[in-house]
Amino acid sequence: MNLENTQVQMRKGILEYCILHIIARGEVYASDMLDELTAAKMIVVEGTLYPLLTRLKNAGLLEYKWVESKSGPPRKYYTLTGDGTGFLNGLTATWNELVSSTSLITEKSKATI
Amino acid sequence: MNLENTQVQMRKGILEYCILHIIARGEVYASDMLDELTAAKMIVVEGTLYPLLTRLKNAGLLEYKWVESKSGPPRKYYTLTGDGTGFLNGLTATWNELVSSTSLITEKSKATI
DNA sequence: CTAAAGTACTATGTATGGCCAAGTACTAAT
DNA sequence: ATTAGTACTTGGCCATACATAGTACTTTAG
Repeated sequence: MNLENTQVQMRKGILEYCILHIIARGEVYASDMLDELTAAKMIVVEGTLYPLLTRLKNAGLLEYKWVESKSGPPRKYYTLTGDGTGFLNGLTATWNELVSSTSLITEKSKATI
Repeated sequence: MNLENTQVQMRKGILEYCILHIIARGEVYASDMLDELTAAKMIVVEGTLYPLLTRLKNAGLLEYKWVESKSGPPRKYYTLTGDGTGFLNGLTATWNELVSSTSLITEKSKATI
């Protein structure tokens, strides 16, 4: 039980939510997402992102098309499916509730201390 | 990959953070925490809370003392150790970063859509 | 005085997802 | 042809939330 480990646990599920959001904005491929996540200081490594995209695709939330690149191998450009949009809405509600519940508890701490 | 499952994943680690916060406010025992979490709409069941408390205690973040009860068996009243306070500070920083990173991504979505 | 109900805590097993690490495949430059 | 770089894949590890069943003690009911 070290801090690092709990930090990892905290990210579970949240990453999925962020990635769906990014894809909802328009067609992107993996490196685009990595750049975006890094810019927001949410560090993600390849070995985390790619399996996640595959899971989401297999679940029918995403679809992709191959697009040739001028500098390297072809890329998978992802878009949300109808199911994906619905799922994202559900996650948004959950996330907002979670944040509000947490701040309810932590803010109360501030007031009491 | 259903919504419910992702909701569970989202809570991972956050629960630990909330519980440390509650204990930081003063001596409490398990049922107090359950009431508090339920009031904040963060539903937790016994089977989740008790093992978590045991983990935190074994990690040296919590300590407890037995207190006799007028209505039932004695209770474990928990308090934070010095390590626990440090850990909570670390988690607070992580959580705030995570929330800010996430809103950075989701707010951007709103602006673009 | 025994039996039932209630409260507080314990123990075990399962499933999921983030991460690490190594690996594949294709393109472009030297 | 060989090297470097980009894009994606795969298998295994570990920690945690949860379900479920069980232990121990106290109070109340018959």
